[in-house]
Amino acid sequence: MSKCEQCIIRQFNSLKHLSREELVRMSNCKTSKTIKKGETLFKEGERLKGIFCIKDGICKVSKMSENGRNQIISLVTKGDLLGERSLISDEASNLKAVALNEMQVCFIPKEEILKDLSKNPTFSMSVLKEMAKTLKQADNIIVDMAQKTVKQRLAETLLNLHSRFGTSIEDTINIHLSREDIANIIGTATESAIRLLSDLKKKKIIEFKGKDISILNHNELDKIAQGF
Amino acid sequence: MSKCEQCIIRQFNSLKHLSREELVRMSNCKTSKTIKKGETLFKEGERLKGIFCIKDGICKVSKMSENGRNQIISLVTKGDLLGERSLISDEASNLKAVALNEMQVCFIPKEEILKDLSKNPTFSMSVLKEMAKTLKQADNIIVDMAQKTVKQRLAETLLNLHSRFGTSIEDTINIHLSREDIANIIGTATESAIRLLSDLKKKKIIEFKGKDISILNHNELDKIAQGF
DNA sequence: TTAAAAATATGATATTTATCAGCTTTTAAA
DNA sequence: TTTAAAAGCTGATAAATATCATATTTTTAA
Repeated sequence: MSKCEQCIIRQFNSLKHLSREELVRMSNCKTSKTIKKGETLFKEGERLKGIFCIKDGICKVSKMSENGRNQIISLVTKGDLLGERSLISDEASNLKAVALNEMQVCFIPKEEILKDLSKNPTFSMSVLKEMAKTLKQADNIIVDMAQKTVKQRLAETLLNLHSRFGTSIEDTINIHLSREDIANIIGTATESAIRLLSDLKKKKIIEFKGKDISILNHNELDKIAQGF
Repeated sequence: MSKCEQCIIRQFNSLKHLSREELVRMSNCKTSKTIKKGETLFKEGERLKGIFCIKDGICKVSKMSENGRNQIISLVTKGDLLGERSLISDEASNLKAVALNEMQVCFIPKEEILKDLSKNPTFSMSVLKEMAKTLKQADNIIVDMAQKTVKQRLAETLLNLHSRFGTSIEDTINIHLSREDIANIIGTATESAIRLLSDLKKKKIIEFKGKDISILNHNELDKIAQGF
């Protein structure tokens, strides 16, 4: 099993602030897992016994609304930590996480992380910073959901996906989301998402074949996102 | 000037985890302010030099959307801390805070709080917990905004306002929000909020005279919030 | 390989919500 | 106190979005 001290992934998240000593201890209690596409990392209401450090792959983090619709809150990917919140608040998870492709993750037991949080102020400050950042993003999402049209949100989502998962080759978005997933990100009916995607295609702003989407006209997409 | 060691307000937030010593130090550098109704505590883009501890009064925390509409993200009241996030992330505030009535607040300089955060793990853990809680609420708001109808959101908002600001007398909601404020909480046009409030009044589910709103039929309102 | 299931697509229609206009009531300022 | 401004209200209409129906394509599993 790989060792945390030697793992480069930790450079991308708060774990980079742990000492060599702390990392060695973590290595001894962590477990590595492969999670297949479509598998669930954890469900809503589940009590997590630790946190995940994502070494590879992408998962969608979502929540059911009272209306019985699924809302995707975020996409979590290589380098991210997942599950810190439930651990910190010591409550069952309010979210569900499902792999979008094959994932490599490490699972670090709760006690280990809590120990480090209380002993290492640099680490806890880093986690605080990450949470402050997430909270800021959440504010932005709330405003978008409340005030923007579905068309604006779709355009914005495509731009976001491109900046996170875009490849330089042909401006392709390197993540395979179903139309339903896209609809669940922007908060609309699947049919509406499909229709709007087709519109953008007709107007030569995007191009797609199945789940491979690429952006042809960034400028125009940006204008749409801003409401023009 | 009042002393933090003797202030009961701190029992309601993370400051309760500070030692007597830390509180005395805080007392010496904090300032107390009265903020009048309608005045701004801080604006979007402003760099905060500390955090606010709310002793009395209520303020609305909001954010402008790219569409030029204002979205109220939260209502902050007696006992709450305000501004920790900008302090932690060391960025300009992404939010604006405006007093809804006369407020009594203490302002604690940034350096003081940061010192306590790095020295007192119980305090920083408590701040972490609060942020995890806020993040969970943010998730709920996102799902509501994305998936619920305006009618549902209004019903839910009225129930929330009642549980936070409700009085036992006649089930009155003890906070004076303009129709525009209500619209900006639920994310809709002011006219739509007014229309839906009138509908609820006609159906004897709520009653109001100006800004004094009371709930006549909790059950029914709850059903509406859930989409029936 | 083929049949069934799931995902994608599109049209027709209903529902929700925003916008605009004009009116009345309330609030605040001279 | 008077009067201008702001807030609240309502109707008419337009625009956005959801829903339902159905067809086609793609994927999956036997």
